[in-house]
Amino acid sequence: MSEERLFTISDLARDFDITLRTIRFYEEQGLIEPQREGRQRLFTHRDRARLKLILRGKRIGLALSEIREILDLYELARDEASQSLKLLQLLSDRKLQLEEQRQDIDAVLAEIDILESHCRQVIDTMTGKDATP
Amino acid sequence: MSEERLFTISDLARDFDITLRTIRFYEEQGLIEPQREGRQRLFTHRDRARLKLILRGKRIGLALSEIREILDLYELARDEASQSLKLLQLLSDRKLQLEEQRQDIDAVLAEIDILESHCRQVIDTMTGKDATP
DNA sequence: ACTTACTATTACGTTAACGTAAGCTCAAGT
DNA sequence: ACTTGAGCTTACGTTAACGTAATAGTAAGT
Repeated sequence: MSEERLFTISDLARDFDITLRTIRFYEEQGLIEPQREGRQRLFTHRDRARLKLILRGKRIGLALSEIREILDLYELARDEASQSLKLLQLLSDRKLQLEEQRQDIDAVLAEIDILESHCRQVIDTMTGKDATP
Repeated sequence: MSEERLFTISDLARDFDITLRTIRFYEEQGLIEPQREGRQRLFTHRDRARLKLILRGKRIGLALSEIREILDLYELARDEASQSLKLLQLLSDRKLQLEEQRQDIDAVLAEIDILESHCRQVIDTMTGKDATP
């Protein structure tokens, strides 16, 4: 059923627009664990998905150490549920943090809007918008 | 009218929960320019506001160099409007970026929700929720 | 006069997240 | 046989954003 197509390191580097070094570094840090065929790395769809999560995490400002925690949590959630309560706590912590970040972003966006309209006003005034019908 | 209350470096450090070193570093980088009384730094409300913006920028994952750009834009917007069109372009760029970031955050929040409900299910099953009325 | 509390400057140290260069392997094409 | 291309390891270099002394001035309290 699952043909399990495999990717080379360059495939992923191209797809996600990152360097080979970055991918190797992530492996070195234990964030991904590609198979080996001889010395060459081979990546599954699962590796690809993890890489995607890693990069998304980076974009919202998480450190690799934090991303590793989260990836571990995914694993944990897959395997057992013995520590699920602890996991829930961690998740809600993370949620709070993210919601704060979103508020920050919203605040910045609002300020940008204000700045923008200021600019427009100034430009309109200077180009004499209401003086030229 | 404006009594222009002044703040010491420790005031701001306490208020924003950062170190003295951090504040001095920001000055060193030209992000703030407190007055001096002798050697001692004295901060106005304006410095305070800038600091607040800096920290907010950091929280949403901007580099100090980018924050400086933005602060400069604020200045620019205050003074002249000659380059306002350029400014508008920069602002809309920044907006796009921020909106992407927000989408990332939303995606992560959604995933967390799913993980959470998975956890709850598992816990319910293990504690035999529907077996004990 | 002495200590305590802030503040300052100078300068080397640190951590994260890769960049970059050197040198080697191995399969494929010409 | 030779070169090109992709991949590998090892290892030193780099940048940002502060941390962490070490040392010193200075005003206020006792």
